Amino acid sequence: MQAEKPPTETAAPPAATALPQGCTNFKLRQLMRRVAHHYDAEMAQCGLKTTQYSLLSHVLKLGPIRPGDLAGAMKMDASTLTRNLRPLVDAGWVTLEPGADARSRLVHITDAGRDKRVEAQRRWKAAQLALNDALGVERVLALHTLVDDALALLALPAQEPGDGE
Amino acid sequence: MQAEKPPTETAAPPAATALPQGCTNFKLRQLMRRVAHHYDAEMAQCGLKTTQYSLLSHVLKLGPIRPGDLAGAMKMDASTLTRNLRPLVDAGWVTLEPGADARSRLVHITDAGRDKRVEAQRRWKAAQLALNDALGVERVLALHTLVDDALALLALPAQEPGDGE
DNA sequence: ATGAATAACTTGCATATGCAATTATTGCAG
DNA sequence: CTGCAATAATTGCATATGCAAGTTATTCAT
Repeated sequence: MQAEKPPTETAAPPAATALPQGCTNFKLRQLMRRVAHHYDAEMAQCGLKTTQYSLLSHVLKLGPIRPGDLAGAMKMDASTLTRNLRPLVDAGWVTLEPGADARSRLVHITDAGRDKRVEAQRRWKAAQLALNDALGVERVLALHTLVDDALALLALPAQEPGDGE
Repeated sequence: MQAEKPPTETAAPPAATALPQGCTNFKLRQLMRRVAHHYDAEMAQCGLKTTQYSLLSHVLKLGPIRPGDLAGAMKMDASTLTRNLRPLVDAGWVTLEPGADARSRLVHITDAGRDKRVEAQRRWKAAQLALNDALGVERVLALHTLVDDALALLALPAQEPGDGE
């Protein structure tokens, strides 16, 4: 990418740790697009985007849960979550029930949502296995480890540590 | 996180490769959001999103270039590129000039765009160094390598191999 | 008890993303 | 020369994303 300058200056520290080249953000974005495309191609066959599958799965796993808590668990903005729920609500896979407070709510998964999730999980599994195959399992494992570590190190200050993904 | 199982069962495979847990797409998405936030916090001080900085940088580097080729180089959809250019054009950092063909165009960077890019590059550099620091240089290097390898392995079938990023 | 701070969502605004369909222009075959 | 396929960019549609501001509802201090 950037032109390699012949090392006229700085006579090469022997085992110098090379500095990262290029922009981590840009690289990640590129990979994100590719990977999303990979999963979405599979998930599309059951009418779900991969993001929606993740959301539906989290609603299933975390049971009736307040939107804010769900957003926290998924490490996304509450407003994003509100909006991402919309298509799922419209499709009848989740509902927004009144919560303990009059200001809060509880996200519930419906029976149709459970069914859909079972179907979608098959697709997801296929996509994941295909990815493992395309990249190699060790690479995927290494990537997961790196991502998890990075997420831990980049934890926002106000983040609760207690929630196990 | 994963519990160390004493090897009561499966005594045989010495270095049994554990299967990846969780969804690669979801993990990447989470990290993307965090990393984007990290860069954007720095970049915001010069009125650019990190995505816009990447785009501006590519326009600078790839000179006057057709939108479609630029999209290809950045591995994004042409329609996305068209729209992402809009804010940069509005800000006067790039222009869309008529191309060889009456149907194609050429994206040019302006002097103001060059100036902005210089300023933004300082911010980017600071953000990148801060990230290197937060994650550790080796981790960032490992991540870059993994991402690059993954991108190569996930290359879309219709992709030209000849373009060295 | 009442007004201020707080909490929990939601909405407005702007951008990012991609697929499908459109528009405009070429190029080619007949 | 006409018509149709191919090319290049854009627009329509839907979703994803987050910040700031707005809306209720609750809590808390005086």
